[in-house]
Amino acid sequence: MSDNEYELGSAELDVLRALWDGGPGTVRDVMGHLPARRRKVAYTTVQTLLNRLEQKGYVKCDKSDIAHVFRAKLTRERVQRARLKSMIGQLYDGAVGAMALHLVKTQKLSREELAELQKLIEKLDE
Amino acid sequence: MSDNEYELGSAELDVLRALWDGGPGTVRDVMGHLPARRRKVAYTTVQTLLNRLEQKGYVKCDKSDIAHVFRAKLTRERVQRARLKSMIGQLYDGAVGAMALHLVKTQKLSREELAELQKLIEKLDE
DNA sequence: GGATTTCTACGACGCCTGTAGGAGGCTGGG
DNA sequence: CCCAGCCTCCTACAGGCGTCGTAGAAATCC
Repeated sequence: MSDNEYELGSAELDVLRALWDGGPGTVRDVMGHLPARRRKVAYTTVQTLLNRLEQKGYVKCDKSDIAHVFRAKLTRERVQRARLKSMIGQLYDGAVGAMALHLVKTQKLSREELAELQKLIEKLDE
Repeated sequence: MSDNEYELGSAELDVLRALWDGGPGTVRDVMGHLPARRRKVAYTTVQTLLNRLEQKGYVKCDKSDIAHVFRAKLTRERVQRARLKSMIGQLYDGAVGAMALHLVKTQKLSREELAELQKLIEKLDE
């Protein structure tokens, strides 16, 4: 069940992010919200990506206006969860704890982030 | 450095994992150490994957024997780190803390894992 | 020593993905 | 009324990846 992989290429993911960040919008809107670091791509490229995402069922498209309006169906949350899970399986032998430790150990967290994490753990610990 | 993406397909990653788990070995050895849940693949498929990994510089191949012996050059650690980082950038807007929180919140950790995490955080907090 | 197994080398194929070009339709400004 | 823009649709293409098949050499087994 829900070994659902949410297969997304990196360009597709960027487009989804544009929808998450900028809200529903037309092809042009989305193009405007693409991550800044991304190489400029053609209008039709974005269009193709949006259409493919629609075919996969990850975005919904309202065609009532001339310029179609796309909206993300798949939430960031879901992708995050799926990716985490898949990564845990692939790189940590399914050991969530190992990943958490590794994350905290190797990527630098600020003092505030650490504190917040700690608070969360305490809360979970009852 | 190490904006390096370590591009690996999922089959390639499985092969790498076999090398990590089973140590250096021949094509046949690797085939025997592939993750159990993976669909059976042909001998030559594994061979191809190993060769491609070698071309990418991720494994080293000792050809002095008839049956070549492959060994991972890229460590699990490095891949883990790179993937974490890339995921933080792509799905959490670069916010490590958000990812850590999310991880602890959505994937279930055992009491022991939580305790260990907590210990780590305390240690880091000085 | 011929048959069988085991390797490597090489080529192939189909699918997915990133990227884009061109054709053709509606629209608003002169 | 015609042109410049903007939009969608369709098509294409190259590179990566997963998956093998076959050919030919080397070792192994009666």
